[in-house]
Amino acid sequence: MDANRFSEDLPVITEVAGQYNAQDLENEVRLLWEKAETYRKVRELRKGGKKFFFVDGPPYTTGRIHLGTAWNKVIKDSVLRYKSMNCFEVKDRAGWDMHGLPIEVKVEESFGFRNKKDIEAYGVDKFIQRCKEFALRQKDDMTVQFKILGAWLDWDDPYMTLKNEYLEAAWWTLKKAHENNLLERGLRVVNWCPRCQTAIADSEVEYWDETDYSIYVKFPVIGEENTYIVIWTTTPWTIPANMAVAVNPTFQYSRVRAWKDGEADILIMASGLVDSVLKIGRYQDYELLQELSALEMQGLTYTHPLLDLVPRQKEISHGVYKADFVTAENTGCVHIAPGHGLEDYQLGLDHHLEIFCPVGEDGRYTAEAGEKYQGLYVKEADNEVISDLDERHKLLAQGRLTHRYGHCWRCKTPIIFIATRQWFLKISDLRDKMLDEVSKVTWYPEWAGSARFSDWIRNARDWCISRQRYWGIPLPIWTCTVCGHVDVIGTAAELEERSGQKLKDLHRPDVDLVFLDCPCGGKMKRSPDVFDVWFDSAVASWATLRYPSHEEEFNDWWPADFITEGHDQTRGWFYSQLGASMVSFGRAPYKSVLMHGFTLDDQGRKMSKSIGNIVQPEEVVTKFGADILRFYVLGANAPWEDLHFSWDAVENTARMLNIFWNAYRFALPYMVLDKFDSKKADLSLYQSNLRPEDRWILSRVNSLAEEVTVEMEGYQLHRIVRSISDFILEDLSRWYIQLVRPRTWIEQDDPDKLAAYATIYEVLVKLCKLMAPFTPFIAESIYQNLVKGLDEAAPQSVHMCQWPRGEEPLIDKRLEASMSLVRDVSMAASNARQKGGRKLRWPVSEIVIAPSKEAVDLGNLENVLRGQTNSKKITVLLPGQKPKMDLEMAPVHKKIGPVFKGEAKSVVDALAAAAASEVKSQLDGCGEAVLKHNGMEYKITAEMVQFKELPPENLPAAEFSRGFVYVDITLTPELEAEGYAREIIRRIQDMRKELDLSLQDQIRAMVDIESKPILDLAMQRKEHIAGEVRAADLQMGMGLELKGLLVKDWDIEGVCVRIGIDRSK
RNA sequence: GGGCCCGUAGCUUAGCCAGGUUGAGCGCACGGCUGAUAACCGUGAGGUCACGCGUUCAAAUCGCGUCGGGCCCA
Repeated sequence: MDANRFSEDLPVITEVAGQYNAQDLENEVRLLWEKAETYRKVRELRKGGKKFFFVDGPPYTTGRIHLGTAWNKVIKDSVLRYKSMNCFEVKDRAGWDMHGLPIEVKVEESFGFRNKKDIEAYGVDKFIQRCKEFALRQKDDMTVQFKILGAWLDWDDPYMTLKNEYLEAAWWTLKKAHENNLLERGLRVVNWCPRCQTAIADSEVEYWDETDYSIYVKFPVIGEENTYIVIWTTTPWTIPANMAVAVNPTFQYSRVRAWKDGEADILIMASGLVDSVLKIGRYQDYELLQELSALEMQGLTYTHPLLDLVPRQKEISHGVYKADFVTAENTGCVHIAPGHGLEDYQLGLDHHLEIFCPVGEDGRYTAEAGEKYQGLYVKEADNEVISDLDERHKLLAQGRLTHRYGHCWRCKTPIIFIATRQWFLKISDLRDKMLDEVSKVTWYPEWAGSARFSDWIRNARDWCISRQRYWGIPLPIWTCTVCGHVDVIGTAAELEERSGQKLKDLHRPDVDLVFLDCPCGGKMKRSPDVFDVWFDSAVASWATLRYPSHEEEFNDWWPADFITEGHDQTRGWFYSQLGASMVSFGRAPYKSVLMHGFTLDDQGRKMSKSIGNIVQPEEVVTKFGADILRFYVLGANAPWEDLHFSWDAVENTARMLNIFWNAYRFALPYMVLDKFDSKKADLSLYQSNLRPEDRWILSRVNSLAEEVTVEMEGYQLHRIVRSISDFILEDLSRWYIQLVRPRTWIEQDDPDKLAAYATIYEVLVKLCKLMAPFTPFIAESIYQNLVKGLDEAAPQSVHMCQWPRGEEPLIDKRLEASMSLVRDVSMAASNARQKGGRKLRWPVSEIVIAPSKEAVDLGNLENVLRGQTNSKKITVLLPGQKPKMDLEMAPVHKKIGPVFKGEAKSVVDALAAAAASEVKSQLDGCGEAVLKHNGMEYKITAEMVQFKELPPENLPAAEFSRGFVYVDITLTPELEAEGYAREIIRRIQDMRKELDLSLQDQIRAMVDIESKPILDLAMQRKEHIAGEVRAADLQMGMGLELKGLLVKDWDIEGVCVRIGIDRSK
């Protein structure tokens, strides 16, 4: 980096080559960080500082990060870098979620397995080994991808859910739940995947349309001949498990006699649905026998329609119950099978019905379903059940129906509901306490907690934590085979102590072979289940601290200061962590949560393979660079809103950072020439040489620091990006650099120039510190050159610097306001120039500022304004004053006609000939004016003439925020001379550039001007031209014979000017 | 069907919590600048602030409803 450094006493900064090339720059910085072990040193530097405990929500090890995970890590990294610069010791272990069905299914697929039997046959130990290898490999792949983004987390020592220490954290937590009486084994209806043969979480159910049967069934009412309650269902296979019928307490029901083909049935159903049901059942006619209230309905009992096939049904009495969930659809009577439905189950519990579930874990009927059905797979039993009902004249109608049906999200098998014995955490007991805890957490945005999350918790159900699978944390629950006593083991050590067996790996199947002694003398066997994978990450906040084995760390750090994840984690990680923490510690495991959005495509649609609109983060990095991706995702919108990814917007971000780069690059060549060193960089030496614009940009950068700090404290990341971008574009690039440019051309060590350098230096250094958390690469690169280049003793990395707060004494809001006024006026002036057709290169004699109401105070920025508007004089009028206007006068015929009659025409002519200003002053004076025309005199009054004020031709105007700006574009020979001189200078500079001359190269130049008057004008400024273009020798004339390295013809204001230049020896 | 969020120029968005003339960038058209130059600046065209109703002297902003999108749930 410092190859061409000057070998003077003090080190100086280096010129950087060419354009902003993010790829090269980032590669260099990555290399630097690696070689210098920067990450480790930064973290070490803050040891002992105030603690900031961040917990990484562990991504699932899918092998590929996507835009959403990239955004997520960029937010995390930015926050951590910011906190670190603010001297916090941050806890930043990366995390990986590595267990669970997704990986099992992938491994199963790779071997072509179809069900659990295949796994058992292959060997559970080997299968688990494959899953582990798979997860570890995916983790490594993803780590590389995250590192490219510049995410500084602890990648060398991440927490992994498959490690023994992590398994122990889950075990310990369950033990706490057990101690707190919150662990329960119970029969519950769960979503069940018959292929994976496990319970699956609600969140693991994927819905799409499926065509099923739609059948109407007649349940025979006891004690009434040929009378039936009519129910409807889309799952005929659940009929064998029917235990009851539900009716809505607010509905009216009807008993009707209905005829079909000469035979009559008596049917009972909701009154409003009789017509449609009978039509579907192809009944030809009916009569109403009786209206029944819901209460009367509840008096009915019925026999099961397949009594002869399902023997158990003979022992069960079937009744009618009220339930609010019954809707006025189909028949208004709902088939209840407590073993096969959530609401059914609840209703069954309420009325002490048996939870009858004659379906096994493999989705096949058990012996309880009767001989006929035993062994039949339920989704294939629908036909059988229907024809059995039909044979028994219990089928009223059958049809097909397309509706949303749930599927296992991994293997896509349609799920079924069955009642199984599972382990539960009694979360519903904790609802109120959870709500209380949620209100203590600081949420960004506020409604993420108060509305969204609280709402979710109010509906919290008990958490089914057991899964009948392999690749997961084994449930540490041992049950006595003799007395049923239950013990929960909290650690590996405890297990060893109790069993005498030491396990190298706590996963299945080894742990399955550990038996404990029960106090009753019996053998205790482990429950064969593993944890729901959501439970894994739920314990992350203490597992990441290696609790329970490292208690001290836990005491020092827990609970987390900050977590951030997408809004889907409301029901996910925000919730699971809270649940696990409540059962074990009785409080929330985090103090503040930033909820961020999802990444959608530019039309706001989900990114999906089928639409083909997926954008990979690495694609953006390759095309633009990590800093650009980072700055884009941080600034695209508010963090909690969904990000509509737009390539255009990314390109825009790239342009902005390119301008930043150019701004940085701008002063370097001059500084290098002038051997800018640490002494010259010391701003305090130039206090008396600072120009107002220097003080202004210093004030601005300090205001910016203050803004960014305030916004960062509230995680208003998008506003930070906006503030920084605005500063770079508006203040630094478009304004300050334009102002400072002439000063960099001053030769020798002029304090005015050095003050400008020191100012730019100060601003850039502060700015790159402010950007370091967000665009860490470019910030580091600039820092290395500007700061490390001058001062070996400076911190090794920008990320080791202290966060720059706005320095109060340097902030001058009045100056900032004045400058913004000057910019405003300057913009209006260039607008007016454009109207008057006067290019900026041509000086103007005067600019007049005419405020409408409030007086305008330029402070001490008049020079700035004069320079930027290229004018000789600035005049500020009092409010309401205007420069002298051209008056235009128009006759009011309606008033002149009646008074002057036949002479009216002459009066109008007289007006046209008169000077408007003269007429006006007469009217203003005495209310009358005398017009003399063709020897006649006319006396007119004010109402006979209308005046309009117009800016004179040479004084075009434009509006600015507080009034009007006028530009006097009248040319004088002096102004013209200057204009032509600048035209010529510009051309010669252009040619120097074309020859790729360096700044200090001297030239010889010849200028041949074909017009004598213009040549004369230019000659007046010959010395000036020569100086500006560094010409040791300048010839100007007519008919010169041009020679040199480069000769060009130019057209300046329609005049041919030929220029030849040559390098001077 | 329910909860939460979002809907502002052709595109991406700021402003909304705390009501007072909708502000930018991209793109388009025209002009300008020129030793940061494969950059930059100005001007112009382009808006029923999704729609409807209400509160208010005043609504993009507050309330209610409708439509569309997202996440979550049923």
